[in-house]
Amino acid sequence: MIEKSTTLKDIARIAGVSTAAVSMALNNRPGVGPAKRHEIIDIAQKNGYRPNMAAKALVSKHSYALGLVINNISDPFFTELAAGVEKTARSLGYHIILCSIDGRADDRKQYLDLMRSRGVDGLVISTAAVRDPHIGSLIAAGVPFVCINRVPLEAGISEKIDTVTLDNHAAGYQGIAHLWRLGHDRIAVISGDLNASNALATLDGSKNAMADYGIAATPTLLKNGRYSRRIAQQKANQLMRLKRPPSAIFAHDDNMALGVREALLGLNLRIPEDVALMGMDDIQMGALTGVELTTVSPKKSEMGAMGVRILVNRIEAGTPRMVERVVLNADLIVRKTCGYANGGYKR
Amino acid sequence: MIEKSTTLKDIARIAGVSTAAVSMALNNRPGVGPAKRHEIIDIAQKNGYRPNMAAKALVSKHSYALGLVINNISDPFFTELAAGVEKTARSLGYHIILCSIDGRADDRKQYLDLMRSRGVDGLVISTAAVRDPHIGSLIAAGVPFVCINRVPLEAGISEKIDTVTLDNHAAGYQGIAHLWRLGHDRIAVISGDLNASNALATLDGSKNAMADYGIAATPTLLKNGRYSRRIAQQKANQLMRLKRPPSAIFAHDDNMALGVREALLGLNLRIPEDVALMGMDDIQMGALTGVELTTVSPKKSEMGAMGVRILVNRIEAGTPRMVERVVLNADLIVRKTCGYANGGYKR
DNA sequence: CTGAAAGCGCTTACAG
DNA sequence: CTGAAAGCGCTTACAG
Repeated sequence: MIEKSTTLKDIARIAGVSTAAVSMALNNRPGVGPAKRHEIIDIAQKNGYRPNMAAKALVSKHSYALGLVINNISDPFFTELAAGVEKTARSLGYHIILCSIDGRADDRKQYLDLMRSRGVDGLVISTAAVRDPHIGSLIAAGVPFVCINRVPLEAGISEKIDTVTLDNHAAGYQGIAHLWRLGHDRIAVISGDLNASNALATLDGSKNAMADYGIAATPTLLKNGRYSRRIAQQKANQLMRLKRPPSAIFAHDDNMALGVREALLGLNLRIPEDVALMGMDDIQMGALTGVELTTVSPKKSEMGAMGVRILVNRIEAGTPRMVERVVLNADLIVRKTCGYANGGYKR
Repeated sequence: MIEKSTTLKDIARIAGVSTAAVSMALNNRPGVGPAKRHEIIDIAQKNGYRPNMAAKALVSKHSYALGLVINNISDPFFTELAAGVEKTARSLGYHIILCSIDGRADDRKQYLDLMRSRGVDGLVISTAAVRDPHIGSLIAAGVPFVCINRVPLEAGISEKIDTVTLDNHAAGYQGIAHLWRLGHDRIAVISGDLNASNALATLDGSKNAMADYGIAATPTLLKNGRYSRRIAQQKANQLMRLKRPPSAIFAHDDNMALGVREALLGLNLRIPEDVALMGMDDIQMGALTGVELTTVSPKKSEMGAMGVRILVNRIEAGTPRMVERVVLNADLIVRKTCGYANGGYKR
């Protein structure tokens, strides 16, 4: 591609065999004797032969490239996910083509189109909306893909696709449980973008826990932070201005929790003494001394890895297979923003 | 690639013209009349035609893909750089193929090889070592590439390649200057990986500043942190155990500064009252309330963007052009870890 | 086990 | 301005 390199034909000429023989020898396919095979491989190596992937892709309909659709590469959550994706893809012989869509819906479409024509073998999609027409068109087009973290929820669509998700319901439940056991009865929840299935499930889980523990889930204490740090910060300010402010805030991702933290500190409130704070995702920032955010930690890298494995399986299987739906659990990471260290569980 | 899609030939048949005409019409090349051109484009659109990129790449020797070689996608510094790269590449019609090498040298080689055979049109390399044989082989092979952030320093190599770097020397100088003006005379420096040109230049800058300001640069106060948070933390612990510990520490990246911070806080030392702390890079984590790391902020995203622009220029120019060497400056971001707020500059 | 041939989907000279 | 043909570098049946 880049240089006028030695081709299959060159190797064939040097070795005095047909290009077919070279192709077979180099691809470990039967059809050549071991002696010739060895000789051919040797010659190829000596001449620095590298197959032209474009030609290979053209004839094999197989590019060994996967598209990774993420929101924003600067987002630490997606970043860890991408690390798992890339590492696993590499180990399976695939390359990753990066597609940040930065939340622009039109870009999303463009990207999916582009990726199709670019000839990736499949897509790892981490940005599916609850109702996502693009997913439908992907199915219609027969593009192999896997949705990770966020999945479409429409009937007729959702059953057909491979997914790897977190048990967000449990995570949302766990957060409330931890807070309740610490003695909190007035808990505010800041949810994520409700177009995302994970936000919905997490909210559900939190509400269920509140119901189970008899915690009032009044609308004034339920805010939509849309996974934005800035918005979460605003919501936290609103919450603390209430006549009866919450004694604890559960933000449904760490990024929002950090926004809440800024609000609280800006109000000269102590965490956790005045207000307990709980996040979700376990991003690196939360672990810094002085931040020490208590959070629910999903297996981000594993989610990416698993997604790639499932996708590659599907690509290489050829034949129809059962839909795979993996759900990964999440662990509670107790640090300092909920006050567990100050006396442990009260109930 | 993924689906049996409509091809150029199909469009030609439907439109009743030759494939050449279709190709010309669709690629905005002269050779077809405006009426026919319009008709062809229309038919292509109606039939959801998407060019097969593999075929296109095979014949045009042009894949419109760029390889981005980074160390580790989880590293916030590289992440912001990647954001600039990806965005600019997209705007110029190129895709990014991701290559994390995780510091493994053999992987680095493998990746460069892989990328070549994958047929990327060029490489954005952010991981070049000061002496880097792979860079030499890239030049020999005629692969277009640009080195950003880190560049090889060998004579006979370094003059030949396009680079986008930060003015690390100035950045290293600025950090010391800020500390000196705040009244510090005993300043420790924790440098980065000395196989990286940026670490070398930064260290140089700091040493020059120390010489200019008459600050003793005793070996005991010069530590090599190798851009590792953990190592920086250890070094900071060693520094503070000195009979005459430093009154300020300048870590040559924020990641290391955060390690130093952990060490200092672990020793129950106050920042900046007991020890001033200065970083470099301006990663997101440093901006959190309670961290508020004073730092030198390079134009990370711009560096990525500029790198892509230069690379694409070179790829598309065809003819030999002058080597481009862009140097971006960095700004001092005064936050709270150096104590400027407590009285401003002393001198 | 091996070779000659066709073809993947496109673009590019080259004739008309 | 337009069409027929060759060719990019590979793989895959298909004969020998």
